Amino acid sequence: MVEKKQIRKAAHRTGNRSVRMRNTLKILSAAEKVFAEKGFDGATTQQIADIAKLPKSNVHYYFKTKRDIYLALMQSIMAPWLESFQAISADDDPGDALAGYVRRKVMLSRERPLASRIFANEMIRGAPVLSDFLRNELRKWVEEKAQIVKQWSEKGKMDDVSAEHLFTIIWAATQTYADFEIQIKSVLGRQHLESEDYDAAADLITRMVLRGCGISQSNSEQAQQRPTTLDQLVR
Amino acid sequence: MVEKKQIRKAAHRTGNRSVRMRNTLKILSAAEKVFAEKGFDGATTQQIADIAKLPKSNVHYYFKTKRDIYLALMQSIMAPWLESFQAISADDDPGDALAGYVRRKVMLSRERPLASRIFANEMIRGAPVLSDFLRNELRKWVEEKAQIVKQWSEKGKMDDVSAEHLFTIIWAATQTYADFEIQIKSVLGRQHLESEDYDAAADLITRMVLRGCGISQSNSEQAQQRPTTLDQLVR
DNA sequence: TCAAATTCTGACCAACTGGTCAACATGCGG
DNA sequence: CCGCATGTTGACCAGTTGGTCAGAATTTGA
Repeated sequence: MVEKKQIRKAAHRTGNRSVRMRNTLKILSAAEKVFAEKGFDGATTQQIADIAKLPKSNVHYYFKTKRDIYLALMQSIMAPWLESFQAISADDDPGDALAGYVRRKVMLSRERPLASRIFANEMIRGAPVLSDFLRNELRKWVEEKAQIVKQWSEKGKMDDVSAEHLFTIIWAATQTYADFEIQIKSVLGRQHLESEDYDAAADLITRMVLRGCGISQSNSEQAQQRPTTLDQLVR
Repeated sequence: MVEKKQIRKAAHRTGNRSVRMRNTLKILSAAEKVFAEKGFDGATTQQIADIAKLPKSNVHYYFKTKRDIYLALMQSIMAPWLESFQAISADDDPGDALAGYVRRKVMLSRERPLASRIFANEMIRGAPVLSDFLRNELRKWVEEKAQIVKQWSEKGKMDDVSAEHLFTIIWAATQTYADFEIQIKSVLGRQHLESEDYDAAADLITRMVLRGCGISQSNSEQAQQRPTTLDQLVR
């Protein structure tokens, strides 16, 4: 039955993608830009509608309120964040695990800078929407990782550092390449940040993290490429 | 003559502080809170007026436009920033210089978190107001420090690291304790961040920076206390 | 004391805000 | 072809926005 329903729904689609889906993505993609630059209070539904190339009333047909757009967007933003969470298990080599995590976070800053900025705005505002996430999921995750760090340090694989502060610093150092991109471009004297810049960032952060934790330099180093923006999902 | 003018001006004051000065500070103090939480576009002059406990039209008597408030505020914010800039000369011991700089930046995040958040908002927006500052003063400062770092590394006092990325990471790691305070409080399971938290942060960041630069741990460690908010200037 | 400068403020304005709604268009299955 | 669900939209609304202004209150120096 569920299958039948899905088939019928599929029939409604144009080019294998329903109008609803396409417009929803258009709106979220536009909202991503506006919320990232203006923050929640500064963003206007009119501007979102303009960028999405839809009448404002059409935007309100898909999302009742501005807050609903923001909530939906926040969900789509947190998904990759939570993904990058998984990694780092007790069996891993701490050097490899941390180096990989740093590199993944830097690449996420490169691929989805707008998402990072919206998250930053949400934190600066005092996390009115994400406070539950912070107190539950995030805190639980850090507690788990703190235990792993403890195990690693007990085995003499690394120093006994505060996992809470360690990850705080890793997040700050990696996300700054999205949030403060303009400052970094100015300081580097560049018009755009290139692959080499992100690699240099990941390398230095990794070095600081590993040495700061008393871990001898890891040997596995490799860059990835996987661009994904909401824009590309809209086509 | 200049002296005479100053004396006459002083006579205008009430309690050794002119009405103009006092109200200007009241407005800037209120604006600091609103701009920090809402960003430039989200902030309203009405809310600033309410917090300052002045009629909106009185606010506009001192500052013609919202942008003027923002500009004046930005100037008062950048002053301590530029102060903490000085330090770090070629004669210094790199370990002491960097450790001191990190500690000063962390304390600044503690003492003026709102200022840090406004700066962060400005960067996220693409620095419409501070782009000149970034391209000129900031870049020049980093170039100078890059030369110092070079000298240090040539003398074998530290590794040859990119000063641009190094300071980018230091800024990110230290300012995150102001900008992302709520995230850090959630992760640490605290209601408020205490002295010990900022000390732990400064210690870990310092350790990561020094070891990341190949500098043996410094010996001079000391905490400071010097709270300064716009609020206190208003009385 | 008094005229001038400064400070204060309610009333007001055009533009815009988030959001509603009724009428209309479209595309589908049958 | 019809009837219905889905999608579209301009007109509209009350409240808010940044900002102006005329006139009143006050503080000033002499």
